Amino acid sequence: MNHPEAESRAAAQADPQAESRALAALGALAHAQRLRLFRALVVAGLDGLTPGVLAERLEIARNTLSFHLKELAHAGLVTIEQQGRNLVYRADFARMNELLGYLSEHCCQGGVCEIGPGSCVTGSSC
Amino acid sequence: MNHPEAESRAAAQADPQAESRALAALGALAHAQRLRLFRALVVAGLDGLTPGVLAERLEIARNTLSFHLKELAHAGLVTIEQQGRNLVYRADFARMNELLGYLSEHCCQGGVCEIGPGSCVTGSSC
DNA sequence: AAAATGGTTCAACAATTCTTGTATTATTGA
DNA sequence: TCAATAATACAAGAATTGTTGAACCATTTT
Repeated sequence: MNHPEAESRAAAQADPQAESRALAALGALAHAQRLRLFRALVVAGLDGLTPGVLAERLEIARNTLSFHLKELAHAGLVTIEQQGRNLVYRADFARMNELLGYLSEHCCQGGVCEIGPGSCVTGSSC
Repeated sequence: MNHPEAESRAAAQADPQAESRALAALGALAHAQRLRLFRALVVAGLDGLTPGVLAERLEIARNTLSFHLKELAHAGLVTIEQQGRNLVYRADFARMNELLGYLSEHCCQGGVCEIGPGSCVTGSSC
């Protein structure tokens, strides 16, 4: 119990819902418009963006945009805050990092390190 | 040009097909059976696994399995080698790392670092 | 060569996801 | 209160994706 990194990894792996959260996030990002949407929100950072701005910038119909934002929100990848009559959407970086952590674990397990140094993006256990 | 990391990042970003490859990989992994399939191949490492073994272990019908393996192969996430009358499927770690790199970039851009240290899995530019 | 094994392909159907038009809710400002 | 703005909700059709049974091809064994 004296290795915090390994501990948090084990915890992540023990979480029985980690897989379904990863699946939801993967599914949410596996769509061209949603991936761009999410990227726009990541670039916007803590300021976030309103649906109106997003619809204009990405040239997506408002109801279609609303549908896709809901998908991202349902997957936990974005948060919503109401400001007057506007909604502000923001990327949820913690959830995104959880996804990266999940994928990294499964990337590094059992073989990638035999292929070559630096082949794993995290470099953590390689 | 004296910073190889930044260089490889810029190259990755300049690649006009990076997004479509990322989308294909995300779509391939955004399915419970395929994600488990891929995980099994990652754990199997360089030895790989045959469809027969995978079908038995994961309890998937052979034709269904074949369909999903084809999806993974089409996304570039697995490779196929023929050995006698068996096929050996292996996870393509390079492609998986490319996906992680793509996602990491978009995770770290423009704001995540303001949230807190260590919030980004790669820790690279944070 | 015939039978067995390992695996894929195809077609048809089922299920899910995406889009679009229309209607609705909530907030702001005159 | 009335009109305008911001955004979502719903329903129906279109499109895509997933599953299954049956047929097929290649390799090995007898």
